[in-house]
Amino acid sequence: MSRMPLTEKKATTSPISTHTQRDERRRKLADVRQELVLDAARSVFFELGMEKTSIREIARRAGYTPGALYSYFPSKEHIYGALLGESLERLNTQVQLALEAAASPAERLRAGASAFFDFYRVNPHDLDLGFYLFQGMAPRGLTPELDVHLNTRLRDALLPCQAALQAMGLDEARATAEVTALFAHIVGLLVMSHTGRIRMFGQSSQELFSAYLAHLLKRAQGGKSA
Amino acid sequence: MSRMPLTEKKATTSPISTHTQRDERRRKLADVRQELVLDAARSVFFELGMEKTSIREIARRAGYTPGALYSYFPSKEHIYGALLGESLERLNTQVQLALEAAASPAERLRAGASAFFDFYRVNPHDLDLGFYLFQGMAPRGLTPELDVHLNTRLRDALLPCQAALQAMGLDEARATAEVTALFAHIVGLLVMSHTGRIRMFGQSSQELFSAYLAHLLKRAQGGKSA
Amino acid sequence: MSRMPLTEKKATTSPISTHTQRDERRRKLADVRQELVLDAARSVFFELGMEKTSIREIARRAGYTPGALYSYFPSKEHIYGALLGESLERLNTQVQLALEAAASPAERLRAGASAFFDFYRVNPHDLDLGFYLFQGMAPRGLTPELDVHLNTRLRDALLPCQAALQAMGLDEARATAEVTALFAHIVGLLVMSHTGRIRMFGQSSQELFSAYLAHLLKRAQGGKSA
Amino acid sequence: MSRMPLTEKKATTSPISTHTQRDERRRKLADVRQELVLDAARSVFFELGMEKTSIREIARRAGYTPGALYSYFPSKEHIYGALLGESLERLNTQVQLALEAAASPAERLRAGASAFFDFYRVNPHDLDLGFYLFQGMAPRGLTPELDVHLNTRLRDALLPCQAALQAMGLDEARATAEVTALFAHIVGLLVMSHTGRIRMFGQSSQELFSAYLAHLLKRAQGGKSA
DNA sequence: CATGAATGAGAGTTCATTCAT
DNA sequence: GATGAATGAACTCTCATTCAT
Repeated sequence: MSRMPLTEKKATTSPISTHTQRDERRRKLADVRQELVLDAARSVFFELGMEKTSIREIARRAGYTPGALYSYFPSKEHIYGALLGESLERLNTQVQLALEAAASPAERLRAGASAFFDFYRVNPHDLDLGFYLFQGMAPRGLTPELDVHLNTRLRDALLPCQAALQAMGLDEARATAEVTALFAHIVGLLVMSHTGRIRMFGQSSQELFSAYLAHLLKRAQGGKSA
Repeated sequence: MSRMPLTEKKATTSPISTHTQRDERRRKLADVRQELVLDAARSVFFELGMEKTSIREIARRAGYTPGALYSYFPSKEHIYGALLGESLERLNTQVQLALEAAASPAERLRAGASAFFDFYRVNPHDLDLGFYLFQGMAPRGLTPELDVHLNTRLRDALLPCQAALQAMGLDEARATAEVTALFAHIVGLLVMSHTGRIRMFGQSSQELFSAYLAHLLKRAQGGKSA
Repeated sequence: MSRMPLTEKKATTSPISTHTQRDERRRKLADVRQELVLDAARSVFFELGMEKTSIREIARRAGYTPGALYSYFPSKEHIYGALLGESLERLNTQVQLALEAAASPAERLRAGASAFFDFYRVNPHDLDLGFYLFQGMAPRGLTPELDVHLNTRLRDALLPCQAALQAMGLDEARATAEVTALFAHIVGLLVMSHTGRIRMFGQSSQELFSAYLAHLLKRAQGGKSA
Repeated sequence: MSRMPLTEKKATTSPISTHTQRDERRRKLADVRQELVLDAARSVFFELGMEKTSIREIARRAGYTPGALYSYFPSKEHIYGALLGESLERLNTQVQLALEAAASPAERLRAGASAFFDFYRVNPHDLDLGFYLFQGMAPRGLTPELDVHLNTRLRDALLPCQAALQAMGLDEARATAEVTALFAHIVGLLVMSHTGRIRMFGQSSQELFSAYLAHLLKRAQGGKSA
């Protein structure tokens, strides 16, 4: 969501340079203010939930009037989009962090998958956010490019698992199938956990996740995916 | 939702019978009209999604004024509740039907699970409906009794699978864990399929489901659940 | 509100008489049922207050459907009218009762006024009822005859006081003025008491009433009203 | 309701001053528009009465859409509160004005009480407004602070009478009792007058008020309150 | 007499969004 | 860039009343 890192401003004082510097300053200010709006949006969203999140309330918390938000985002949907983008960045960071300490492919699989699962288990609101784009499970209206970007970042968070599976000897097709199934399983467990359905069965999502992961590892180590 | 089927009494012409017949006719008419409202609600819901479903639109499609709906349902929430109730009945019917042709426990497991999966795969709107109770994934306000009833009917649809697993030798705890994991997996696959995420991975939810089922059967036949 | 006492039914068996008897029975039944509706209305009104009193709720408590009430009363207003009529009958009864034990005119004045004051002090809902006809203090739509009847019954309740004042030597004009002022004072005290305004002054409506009555008696005994 | 009067600053042309001027202009415009809404509300209220006063109608007369009113007042109740607030200010102004020409305590008592009485006699709609807080004579839901404020302003209008009574020699308790009784009498007379009940007795509220005031003055000069 | 069904008008309130300033 | 004002459409729900049966 944040702008591309800018090349460091040189210490020139020519008119043009000055002009550039001012533009830069402006852009940075704009960024900061946009971030402020996003912070407010996140806080509203996480506290009150999707349904009760309103432009008015976001503006209030950001210290703006509702109209002002439209300088930063063209619609409510785009604010959600930006929020989701941020969320996916955090997810990827988390996953990358977990991978650092993992050496073997098996460890990387476990670490990556666990980080993914835990991210949403610990931050259920980020799951809500993820589900927002498809209201009632149906796709929503964002710009196609943004949609592609978001989907890509989601995939990115799962790529390390796929790589690990392939490193363990699965061919690409099998690895893709397993990683997709893993994702589905995680989503299912999270949804059920979040909606209290898992309690209904007297189960713990964490234990079920562990069990699934153990099966997966066994399959991968055995070299067979199906 | 529908009233108990009454044994037909036609051959009598005594005043009492006439009275009963009229009552019965009325009740039937009432049922028909309630069903009409429900049909309208379902069509709105399935076409426009939850968010855009309004009492006004339901009434319009049912050929009523908004106020009239309140003779049939005390609130919008209750309409959803009734819709979901219906949906769960259809689900259970489907599952029971599939079981009839299944002899061995393994066949019953496969048949029950497949019927469950297919029901929602073929009718994705019923999945939306199922998610209704937890808007933004958080529980919603129905009467507790109705909520319990709906949850029970959901469990009912999964009970045959649990029974089959136990018949195959798993103890109750293991069977419960496996059935819960199965449910989660199905939900995950369906959600991903419904939201197009599964296409993103170039996978087919049906194949992934088959694979999961195969693993599960192997585990169950091997007698180990975790 | 109740129908005029009917002349006792004679023990005749002629067709005509039979006819009359049946009519009478019907009328009585109708009366009973109307009373039932009125009871329900009173209970709703006294429990929920004017604003929350609805035809639906009255019907519910009377064991009827809303439409049925229109067999007994042509409108909601008329139900209130009937209720107010009843209330005024009770007021008059109370006043008459108090007068029985009073011998001298002074005693009669004190007894009548106190009974009037206490009736409304003890039953503040009857005061609400009295105020209903003039919503926001402006006249309401009942039939003129009913309005006249109700006003007359209200005056009736004050007539004993007027008579007592005249018996104490005041001429009619003075007596009327004093009784009107007495009525106004009572109404003022009751309204203030009922709305909590009298608490605001740290006063008790009963003591203030006693004081006013004492002044009035002194004036009347002194023979001068202004 | 209106903002504190600001001392005009015009002669300056510095940026800060300009800024202040613009703010001031805006605030004044806002005040004017709020007053416009209040005017509309008053006109609806006075013409149609409380029950038939709706946000829609107020908006219509003010030349706004219903939603716009919510920029000025957070709820219908608050509009009534503001209306009542205004009314009480007018009452106090009237009373203060009347006192200016009064020298002796007795004159002050007469002037204050008469001003109070006349204000509501001449503007019966303000009486309706005063009764609003207790619909069906029962207290209503405003913010407690506003409620306290309004009650205080009502008392303020009666304080001069109380002070006069004490200046005439009554101790505080007696003065309070007399002023409360006076208030009650006025309210009673006004209600009766407004509802046409006083006509029923062939009396004039003004004469009755004069008579009451005369009695009160005599009592106060005689130094006895009960 | 009573019902059950339905009407139609209306209530207060909320909301994303627009736009002149 | 930001404001304050306003829009206009939408929302769920309530009500007194009517009327065929």
